[in-house]
Amino acid sequence: MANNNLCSCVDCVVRWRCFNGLDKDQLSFLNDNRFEAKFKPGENIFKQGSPASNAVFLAQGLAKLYMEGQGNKNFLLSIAKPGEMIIGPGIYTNSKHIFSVTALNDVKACFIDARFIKDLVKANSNFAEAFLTDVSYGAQRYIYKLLSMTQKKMPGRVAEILLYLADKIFESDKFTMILSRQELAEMSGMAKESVVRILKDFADEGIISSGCPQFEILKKDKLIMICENG
Amino acid sequence: MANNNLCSCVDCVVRWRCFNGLDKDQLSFLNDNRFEAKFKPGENIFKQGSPASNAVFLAQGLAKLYMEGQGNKNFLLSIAKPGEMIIGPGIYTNSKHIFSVTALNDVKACFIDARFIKDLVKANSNFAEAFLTDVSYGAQRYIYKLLSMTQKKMPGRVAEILLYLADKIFESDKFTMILSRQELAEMSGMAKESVVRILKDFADEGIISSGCPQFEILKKDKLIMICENG
DNA sequence: TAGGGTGGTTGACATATATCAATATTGTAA
DNA sequence: TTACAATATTGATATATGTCAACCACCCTA
Repeated sequence: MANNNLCSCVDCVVRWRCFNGLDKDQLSFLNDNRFEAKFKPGENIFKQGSPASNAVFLAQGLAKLYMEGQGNKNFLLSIAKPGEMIIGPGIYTNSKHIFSVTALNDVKACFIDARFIKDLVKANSNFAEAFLTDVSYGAQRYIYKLLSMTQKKMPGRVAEILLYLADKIFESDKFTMILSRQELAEMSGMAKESVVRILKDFADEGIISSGCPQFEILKKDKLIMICENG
Repeated sequence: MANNNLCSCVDCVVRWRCFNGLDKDQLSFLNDNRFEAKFKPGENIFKQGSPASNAVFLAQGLAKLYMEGQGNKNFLLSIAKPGEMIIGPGIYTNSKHIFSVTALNDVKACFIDARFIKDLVKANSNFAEAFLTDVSYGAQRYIYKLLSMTQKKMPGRVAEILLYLADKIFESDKFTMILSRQELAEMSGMAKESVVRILKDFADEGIISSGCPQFEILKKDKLIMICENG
């Protein structure tokens, strides 16, 4: 199946690390069989409950992964950034997505048939190992998150999210806050009003400067302390 | 390395499902290289932070997997039962265990070199796929747990644990409660006193009978309702 | 420039849940 | 059996956090 995209998997600059071991033919095949799509902020990339028939590679932009609970209460699991392959555990369990994915800004994404991933796991042991490593890091993050959600108080949870954004997503202590207060609340399991109050406290203490939309962490050591024993 | 155990992996009756595809030679090799150990209730099988150099197969008994947080506050992740292979994500990340495992009753376990598992992933694609399925189910459980820990109130979380014990661990609505109130609290992220009160409420409403140590779920539909929209 | 919508902020108040302290129960070693 | 430790239970109280309601600030469109 041909596609008319400008770039190709063969020379993709943000290629998924697990694909680095593939040869040119395989990358070519991948390129011919991917579907590229663009999303505006707020648009759904895929929905919880829908068939997990595709993996989604994030080529450009940021997206949020979240579970939809009861009564419109969401829980934001993580943020995907360019170079990341979004594969729910569903492709190895019940073939359903267990979370939804929505674009946070302008997103370019490639849909890849889940069978391609599964075939690769069976055919290429290096890929299988790399993929398993990816999945293991994911599981580890969820386990840690469980601990902080159950044991940390609100300030610690908010601090954790700010550090996550700075260190893992933007790789800078100064960044544009792409999450609304509501989304920050959904990521820390609290009410949006509580997020506002704690952010204000942090700002009052000079730990952060929360200019809208420009965020900056001013006293990182203090934030780390709050995150660790808050 | 010889071992003097009565049974062998070749005819193990509780064999890990991922090992079912192995041939006799591989099972023989596995058998020669495993280390069998016995644990009394409360004894540590492995500790969080220690090197993840082994996987642990649970041949007999029950064990709890838990993370140790700050200030002696634990979070109980799950319960392992016979036939289960306990492999932390650490073997594919930083080679450290991220949770501790402790025997809940008399346990017989086999230690298997993590390299054996990793070699198998690379050499046997069916195994790789089966293992990945195992890991995916695990990740899925953690994600769901995140949702219930952040969105459910206490009664819902307690109900969830009771259903987990009945359906997944004992496969019977009547079972011996092997967890203390403290451990039930650590599994639901609440105080042990709150567990006691909610269990009492359930008993008062005739939903459960919590004879010590014999537990029984009397009104399962009601418990499911509390779990789902509590 | 007005107007309406969205998201952010603030304060007052309600409540779920933790904490503390006392007592009861159970199991266990002597 | 007694005595002791561990665990379970109960009640009183404190507190973290959610909820509700009002208000504000900004951006977009007309």
